[in-house]
Amino acid sequence: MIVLAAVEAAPAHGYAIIDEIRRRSGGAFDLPEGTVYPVLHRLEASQLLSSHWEKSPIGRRRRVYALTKRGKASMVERRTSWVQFSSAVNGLLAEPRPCRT
Amino acid sequence: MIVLAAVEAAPAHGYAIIDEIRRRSGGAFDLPEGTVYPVLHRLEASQLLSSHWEKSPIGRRRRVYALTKRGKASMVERRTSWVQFSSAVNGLLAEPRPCRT
DNA sequence: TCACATTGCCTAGCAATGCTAGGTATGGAA
DNA sequence: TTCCATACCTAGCATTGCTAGGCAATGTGA
Repeated sequence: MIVLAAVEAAPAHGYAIIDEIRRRSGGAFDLPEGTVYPVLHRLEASQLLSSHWEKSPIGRRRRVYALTKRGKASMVERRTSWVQFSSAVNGLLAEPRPCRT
Repeated sequence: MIVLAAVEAAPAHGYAIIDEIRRRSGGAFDLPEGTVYPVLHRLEASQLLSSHWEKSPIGRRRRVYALTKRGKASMVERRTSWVQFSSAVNGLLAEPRPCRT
């Protein structure tokens, strides 16, 4: 979901995605390449992302990923799931009262 | 963390923990035994939980778990981590603006 | 009485996944 | 020419959630 979210605003390539995630999370998520690249491949295999090769302004090859229609739909679901999930966790964390109303 | 949180208020045995988690999360987390029992064993091995055998009022044997001192300390850390984590995720999800302030 | 549900515990083993630790290649700077 | 930064990749380990079983004791209904 995090990777999808990073690509959501604008298509990007792996390295830029890692930077974007780090930036947007205020440094909280500093994902290594060994995490992100396999995720990108899995998301493409699931047809949530599509990719094509580009040349950077200097001439380096880049694989640029974009959300597919299914990817956008998936993000809608995932946002909902995340809200439910985090609410549930907050509920669990916010109830440490053995006695005394 | 969820399991620790369920034991935090009062010591409990596996089955009760599962119920408590389901109840507190409003049904969002309905963890199967195959998830919870191994977790309890791992948490005890990490000395975050301690356990002892009890007899239920009817006479069935139960393993009752309680938070250790380290377990309580761990919960303090985990709450903090969770707040940071969920804030970071919210930050990531809340920024799908390519253009236009 | 005999079957079944319920409570209560356990584990083997699969599948998924995060990450470490390596590798390749190119362009620019020292 | 040597090194750093950019940019991609993967093998394989360790962890973990869960399915799918099993065991034992106690009700409960037919």
